[in-house]
Amino acid sequence: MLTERQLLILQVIIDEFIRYAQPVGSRSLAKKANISFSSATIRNEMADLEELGFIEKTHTSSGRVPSEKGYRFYVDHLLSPEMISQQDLDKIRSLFTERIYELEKIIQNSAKILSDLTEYTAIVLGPTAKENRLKRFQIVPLNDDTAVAIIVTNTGHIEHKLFSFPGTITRSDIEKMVNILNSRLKDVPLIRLREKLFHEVVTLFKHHMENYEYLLQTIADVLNINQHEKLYYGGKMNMLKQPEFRDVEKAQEIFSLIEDEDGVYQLLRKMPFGLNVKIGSENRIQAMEDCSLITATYSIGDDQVGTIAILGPKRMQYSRVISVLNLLSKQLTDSLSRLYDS
Amino acid sequence: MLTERQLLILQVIIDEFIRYAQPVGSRSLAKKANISFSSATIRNEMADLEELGFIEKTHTSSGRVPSEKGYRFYVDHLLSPEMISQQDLDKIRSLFTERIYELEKIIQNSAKILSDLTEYTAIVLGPTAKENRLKRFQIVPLNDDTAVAIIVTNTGHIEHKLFSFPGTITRSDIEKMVNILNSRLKDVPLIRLREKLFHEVVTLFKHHMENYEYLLQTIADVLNINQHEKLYYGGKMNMLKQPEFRDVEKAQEIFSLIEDEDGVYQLLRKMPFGLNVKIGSENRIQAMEDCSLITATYSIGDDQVGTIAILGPKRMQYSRVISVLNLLSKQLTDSLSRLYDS
DNA sequence: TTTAGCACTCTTTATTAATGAGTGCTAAAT
DNA sequence: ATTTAGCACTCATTAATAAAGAGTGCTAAA
Repeated sequence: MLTERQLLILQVIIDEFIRYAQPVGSRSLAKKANISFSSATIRNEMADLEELGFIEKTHTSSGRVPSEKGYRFYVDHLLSPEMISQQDLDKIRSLFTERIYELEKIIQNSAKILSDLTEYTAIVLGPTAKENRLKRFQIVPLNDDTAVAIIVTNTGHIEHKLFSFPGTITRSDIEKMVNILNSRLKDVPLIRLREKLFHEVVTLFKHHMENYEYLLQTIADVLNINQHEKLYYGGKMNMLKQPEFRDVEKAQEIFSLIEDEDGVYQLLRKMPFGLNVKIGSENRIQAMEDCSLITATYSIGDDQVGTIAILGPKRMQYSRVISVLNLLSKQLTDSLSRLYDS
Repeated sequence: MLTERQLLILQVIIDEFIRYAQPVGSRSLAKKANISFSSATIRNEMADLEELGFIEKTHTSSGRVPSEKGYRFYVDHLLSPEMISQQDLDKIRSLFTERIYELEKIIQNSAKILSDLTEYTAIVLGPTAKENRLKRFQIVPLNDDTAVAIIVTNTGHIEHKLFSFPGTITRSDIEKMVNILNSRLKDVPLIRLREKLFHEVVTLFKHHMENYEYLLQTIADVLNINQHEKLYYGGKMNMLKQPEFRDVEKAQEIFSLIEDEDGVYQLLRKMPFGLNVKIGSENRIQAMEDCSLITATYSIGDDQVGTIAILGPKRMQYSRVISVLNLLSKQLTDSLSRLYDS
């Protein structure tokens, strides 16, 4: 168990290091206003804290730097929630005050604002609905052999795909097909579309149409798209502002991680509900060992859940980032539920 | 006028510098297979070439580096078109062999392939149609007060926007409106939609509907989107591979240029038809003085024109990049015209 | 005209020395 | 029993100096 004084010293060391990215020495600590004992005392305490694994030295006679365990303790026990300035609050509110009715735009802007506010990289995962349903299926012929298929979900999400078809298929064939599809597939959850298509709808096709095989396959392709929700990034380049990434090699490493959308998607998807902080190697990814990832979830109604996240150096302003993410996730949940929950 | 020997020396200096990014000295030149005179002779010639402004020294006793004028001369007079390997050809062909019918996907993949092939940053501007026309206007109600409006163009391009409407407007109002819009606006060029809407359609609305003002405004909003065509990037991070951008400051500068989509759009749009090379300060942009931009245009049929571009260091493999851009722009023009020209 | 030879320049790299921030330990002070 | 002053010691950083090497320009011989 740590004494009050040790807690204080640990906290100040981490605060200072987060701020200045320099190892913290006993002398500079002793000068701080809220510390009233000598540098020698601090040295003794620091030796203890080091023995306990909360801080480290970069070389034998250097100041101390937080260890991963130190950051973890700091995040779990020492964090005082940071007040968010009126200015920043306004920025967040601006997301909702303009009458943007496009969910996608709001989500995208969230990433932008998040990165502006924190100076780190923001990643936002659009809302994944457990139960997204088909609202409408539509085909618009463009000319004699190509058409565009459109699906609209109950959340107003749209997917489309161009396809071509053999001349043997007429416009009335297509119309018939669209009618069948809409009558049978309306309000069916997207995940079930495929099975429904191949079990129920296919028999109707057989009855009412010739040459249905080709179209069936195309439809299956179109319905197959909406695999997973989009990722939005903000401030990708902010990483370069951090002194830990002044080295281009390091920067490239982290960028190739960020650019790997599939990987990032997997990473975010498995984050638990609510707020979560993963520090350095807790992320279990080599390239992220010098990074921390903080995530928060937002939801739209009871069904859709999305994630907002900040990726930054381990030496991150945890307090501020956590406050901002908490606030924004709540605001998103409130406002989006009001706008889109149907 | 330069002598044969001077031409040879200039060419080899630039080739070497492009390859190794190191100032080129007389001794190393003399060792090259195709050079049969001594280093002293080369030194004399280099002094002349420097006086003429084609090459420069980085300090009094350094080897020579091409000047901007040197690169310009090289591009205009010394370039031998590079053979493209079968492997690279296959990569480019792969764009069209898979049956991807989505124009957007093909364009996007072009950027990816272009950056893979060159190891620079690729920027592709989607096809801008002088004469994109409306094919279909559609509204899908999601619930009692929100709906999504969809427009489909003759090129299969889709735009959509969510909007909400007051409860006083019924579904049959909306249906009526959609019918009017489709009958009046079908095949109208996108640019004329607004004027047509406010002159012709508005009178019909007045006759057939009450409370049309609100919807009219919304429709106008929806039709207003498709401002300009999208940009696609490939290999943004390739810049970091170049030794000239090992300095993080420089890298940030160039990245903030790349990320400014509006700026890039303006830049690409004003490029002339066909192939174009802009070297360093020829771009007339401070942040690009160490970069070269090579652009080529592709077209779909007679109407739509787009641009593919490579951004790299001034020390760029001009020969290769020009060959690749020429080839891909031709392939895009051929294949896309075949697929989409209607 | 071309080239060998040489003095000279400037960068790069290694070596050494000086400075200073910081530590750990001991012994005195509280 | 704590706390603190004092001091020897460590290591990174900075500056100064030297040595090596790549390259140039010029002169004079081929």
